Amino acid sequence: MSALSDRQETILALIVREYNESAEPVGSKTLVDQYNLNVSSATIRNEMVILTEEGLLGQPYTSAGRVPTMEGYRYFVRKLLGETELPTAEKRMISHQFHQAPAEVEEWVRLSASILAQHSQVASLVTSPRPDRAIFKHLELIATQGRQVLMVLVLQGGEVRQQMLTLAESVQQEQLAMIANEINQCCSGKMSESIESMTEEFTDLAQDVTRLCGEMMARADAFWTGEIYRDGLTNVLAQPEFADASSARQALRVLEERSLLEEVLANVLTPNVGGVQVVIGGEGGWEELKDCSMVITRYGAPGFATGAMGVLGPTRMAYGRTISAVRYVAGLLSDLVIESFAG
Amino acid sequence: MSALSDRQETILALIVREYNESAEPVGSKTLVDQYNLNVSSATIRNEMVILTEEGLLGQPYTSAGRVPTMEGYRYFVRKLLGETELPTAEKRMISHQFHQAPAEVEEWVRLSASILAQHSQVASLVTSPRPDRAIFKHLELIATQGRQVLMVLVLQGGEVRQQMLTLAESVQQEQLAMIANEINQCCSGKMSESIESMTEEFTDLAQDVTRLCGEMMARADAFWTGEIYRDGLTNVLAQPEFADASSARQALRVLEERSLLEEVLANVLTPNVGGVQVVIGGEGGWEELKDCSMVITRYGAPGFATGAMGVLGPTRMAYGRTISAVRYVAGLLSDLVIESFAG
DNA sequence: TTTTAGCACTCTCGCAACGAGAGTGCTAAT
DNA sequence: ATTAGCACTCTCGTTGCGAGAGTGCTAAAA
Repeated sequence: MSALSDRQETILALIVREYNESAEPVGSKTLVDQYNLNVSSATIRNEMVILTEEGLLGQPYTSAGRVPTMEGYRYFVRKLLGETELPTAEKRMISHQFHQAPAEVEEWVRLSASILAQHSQVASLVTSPRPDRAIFKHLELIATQGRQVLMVLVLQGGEVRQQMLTLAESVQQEQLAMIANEINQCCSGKMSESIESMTEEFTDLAQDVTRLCGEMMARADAFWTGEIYRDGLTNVLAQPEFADASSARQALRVLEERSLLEEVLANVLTPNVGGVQVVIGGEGGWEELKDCSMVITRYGAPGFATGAMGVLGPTRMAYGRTISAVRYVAGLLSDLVIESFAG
Repeated sequence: MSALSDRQETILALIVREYNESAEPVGSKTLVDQYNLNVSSATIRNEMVILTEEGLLGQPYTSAGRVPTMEGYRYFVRKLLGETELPTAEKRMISHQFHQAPAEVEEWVRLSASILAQHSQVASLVTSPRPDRAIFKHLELIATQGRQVLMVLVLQGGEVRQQMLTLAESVQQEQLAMIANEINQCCSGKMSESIESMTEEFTDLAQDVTRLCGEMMARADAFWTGEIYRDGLTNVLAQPEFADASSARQALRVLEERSLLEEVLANVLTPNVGGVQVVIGGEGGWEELKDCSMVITRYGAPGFATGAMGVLGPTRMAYGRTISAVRYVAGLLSDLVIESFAG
């Protein structure tokens, strides 16, 4: 691909901009009328031919207006989209919403999804932060009726796991407290393997409980049961490209099916470059996302707990606004997560 | 409304059945061809006129086939729909899925939504069980770095609430344990008011912590932050009545907007009759649900914790199958909830 | 060499006309 | 009470056509 002239880049940028607003193929005349370029429509047309040959523009049919292709969008996002910042007023509003929410991580995550959907006008998704490695912090054993015992395991970072446990015989609360205390002494700060290799040091009940702890932590490492919060699904239905149900289904299916979504997120976010990533038109062989784009990023406290957040919408998306919104919200949520893990 | 003859009821039932399968207006000839009635199409037509005058059938336009009206569906569901049971094979499959899931309430709830969506082929929703009244069970104070303390409050039924607490000065874990112990002695089994009226009995830090407990429990009573799990949203998009995006949006908006959904559920389920309720065509002034029906029910342990579950789909829905599916899943989930609250 | 005016050409979209088909309602005969 | 017969109504898919938008090309102008 040969280099584009300044004017060609300007035209590409303007077409992207105009198409984003009108959702209709944009013609040469519209362009010179709308933005007062001091050239004629014929000149624009000549440039358009070049851009079309380069594969950056396309047309729905012969002699209709031009539409950016996936490659066109990529060029636009990579080279032409300057670093945009969210307006201060908007930032303040978001930050305000955050700080008057209850001080609970899950609540913040849910709120993030809502805010993203609201400000980007597309569908948003935010996963709960997933601890990189479960670290033992505290164990509590609570007697209930009969031989049932409620086991509450608190992990580093405040995540809580609980499990019911049925004993062979009834045990008093005091004795349970002693056992828990003993285990707490030894296991604090440890990870699943070191706990599992430690069971022999205990006797009887304590041994069982410790093994169970290890298993719970191992499971926390392997299977992540955190929630995925979605919001703004109806936003994407409002977009004209999803007017017919079948294309809308494809997009919503990805958002709905947990396994599919996790796969996409994992694949995109494994090359652990920081910052916001833009995936245009389902790059990388995601057939379902053919005319969708994603703007996603990691957030959280690297090394402790991280999650993914982002939006999914039509390829025709306001990338500037959206990228800065995702970046800003990710920053805020990261701060809150770091606080609650470090504090 | 005068009483319907047996044959009229049969015809209504057949039209409902046929329309549910074909999604197209059903004519008199189709009816006699499909099901071998030993009368002519003219006779059917005469009966259809009656049913139309009674408001049970409608026609999209003059001289098209007949379609059940909302009233027609109501009549069908109330009087003509016998008690149907889920096939044993299906029951066994569902029960199997349940019992191999991890033993955690939230996981079961999520699974219920998934199963409902799968078996009813419409959108499902299940709320987490909400404790009728928060009852104190156990408090734990855990020292972390600096002056931060993690407060973990366990409520009757195993629900866990946590909050960070910043102290005026650093306190040792042993002392925290003593304070927690003291509070546990006094507060066990109490509700929020009695705990709040009890703060004077303590001194210093214990007083603060107790007050905070009371507040957390009061908040648990008033604002319910439990999750609402949804599934099968794409199922409803597959239905022809939601082929155009605007009608699909209306339906999905109700499912998406938490406040709206809670309002609907509350209104429908307040007349605390047991069993599965069927709301056809948004009865009761829900304009958004004009051509939707809901099949919903309460589940859980009445007096301890209950939640709502059900499905939302087009008015043209397989009520028989759906009702029995909802009833069966609600029963299973109730058992599990009761177990975890009673045990 | 670059830009522009002019023009023929192409393709969509909306509209009207039309015939086939499905289904009804009515009437008269069974 | 039921049914055959028939005229009538309405939708839906097709076809044809003109308006409109936009392009690509060519030849002239800068």
